[in-house]
Amino acid sequence: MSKRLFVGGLPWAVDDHALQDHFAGFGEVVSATVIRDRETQRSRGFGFVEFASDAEAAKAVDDLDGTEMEGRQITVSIAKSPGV
DNA sequence: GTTGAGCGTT
Repeated sequence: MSKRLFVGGLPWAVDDHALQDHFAGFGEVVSATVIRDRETQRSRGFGFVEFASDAEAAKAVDDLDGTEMEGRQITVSIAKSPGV
């Protein structure tokens, strides 16, 4: 099952909470993580969101991919490394 | 105090 989404193009200001909150309206977000630098801990501008079901994940991809978040266009797609 | 394609961390 592919429930994890790759989210790119995020503004620098976005954090885990903002990411989860943005996807929460499409289904149950199991986890939302913004990848940040190991040393400076600044946002790398992309992250991962895991939904409770693949249907919700697919819905979020269909509705949010190519749209804007906080004024910046974001990329939403099924992530690699499937959760199976 | 910056940057802008891609696929992390336990």
